[in-house]
Amino acid sequence: MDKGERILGAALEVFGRDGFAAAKVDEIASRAGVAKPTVYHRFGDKETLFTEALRRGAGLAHERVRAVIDAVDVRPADLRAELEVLGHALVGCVSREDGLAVSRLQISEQNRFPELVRDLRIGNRTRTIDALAGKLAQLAATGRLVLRDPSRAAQQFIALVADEVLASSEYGQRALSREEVDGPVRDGVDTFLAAFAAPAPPAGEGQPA
Amino acid sequence: MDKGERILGAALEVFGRDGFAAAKVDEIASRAGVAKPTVYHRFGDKETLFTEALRRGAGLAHERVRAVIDAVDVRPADLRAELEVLGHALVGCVSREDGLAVSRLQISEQNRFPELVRDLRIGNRTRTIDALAGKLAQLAATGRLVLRDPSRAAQQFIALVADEVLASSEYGQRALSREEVDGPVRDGVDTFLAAFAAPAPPAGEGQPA
DNA sequence: CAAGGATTGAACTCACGAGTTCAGTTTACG
DNA sequence: CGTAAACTGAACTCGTGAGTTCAATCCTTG
Repeated sequence: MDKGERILGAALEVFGRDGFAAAKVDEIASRAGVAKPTVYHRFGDKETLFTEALRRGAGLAHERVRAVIDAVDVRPADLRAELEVLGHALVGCVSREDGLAVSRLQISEQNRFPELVRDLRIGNRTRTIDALAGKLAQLAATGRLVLRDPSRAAQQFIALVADEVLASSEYGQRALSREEVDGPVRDGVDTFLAAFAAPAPPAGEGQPA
Repeated sequence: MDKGERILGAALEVFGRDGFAAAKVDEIASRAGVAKPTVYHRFGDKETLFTEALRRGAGLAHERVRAVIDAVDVRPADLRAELEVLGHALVGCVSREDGLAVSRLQISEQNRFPELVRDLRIGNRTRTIDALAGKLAQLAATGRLVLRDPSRAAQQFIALVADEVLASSEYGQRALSREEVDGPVRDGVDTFLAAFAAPAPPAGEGQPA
């Protein structure tokens, strides 16, 4: 209902698809179901509109990621399953259309909006990694993982789990089937655990290989 | 000396900095030290110029990466050192200004040039990973690594080594000092080896931790 | 050296899109 | 209710940049 939100949402879609320069304010207005002067009335000019749309998009994306990380159980019955769920959820956040738009724009418009992009990067990526590092550190504290540097491990977890999925989806061009996501995520978790899982303590079942 | 090459080089710089839509053919021409009609004489229009510039840039980048991978010694005296050298060299390829331009453009212009970007991705990324997978498989064959899926391992090696460097350089905005590259690369190799190194066979020195 | 193509600079056309204007209409709110 | 703000549609200005034109010049190659 709120027109401002609708405009920002439409702006993120159009900017995300076409980039700042090629995006047309007319299209944003009509997608938002609003007249062009309204857009200018609320946001002043195209650059401000871009800035606000990207800020909002990045904020929403960060909240989703944050919720996913906060939901990690640090005393899971099954560590591998817990990490796979986490991996899937993170990949889900990143491969949503709006999440991709935010990432794409941060990369493609960093020359036009260097301060904005730097803000978002330190405000979101850094905090995401810190949050995940905290969870991993807790898992290490209870002896499930062996970590020298939780931040580095957090960053590597994300790289392992998200990178191939992004690449094979052609950065969001192609929708992926269930298995095309499952395989890489499982393998990313495998590698992560092979590197960081604590050696099986008493007897029971350890890691596969 | 060849004007065509100079034009393509200038085009990659300018397109890489500004994106397709915002890049000005006039600037490309003047950077190449050439008159605007010459550009149109050789390449017809802006889209063709873009296509050829990106193809050429991706080709050169791929050749450099390829050379780095081909140079890997599959019977190294020191596996860790060999992989660190490889990691550094790969990061070097990826953080050159023109390499970054190629990556940025593949991401930002995939909606405008979907076929081109798909071509490059399967032509280069896939072949790069295959080449690296071959080397890793050889290392596995001689008992230095234990790999279930060499392709997956190759992709993960690249993700581990390159991801954080790219992120912390703000995708090429900021130049990195020697240590800012060394640390992440070493840690990436650490994790890779922790996951895939064969358990130390006889006695001698194994992996640190 | 002569012919043909490539190159140049400068001026040009033209489409397109940011941002504005305005007169009229809707909505919010005391 | 009544008034002020927000909103609308349509038409407008205006800068900018893709692509062209052309007459003059520069190679290149036989």
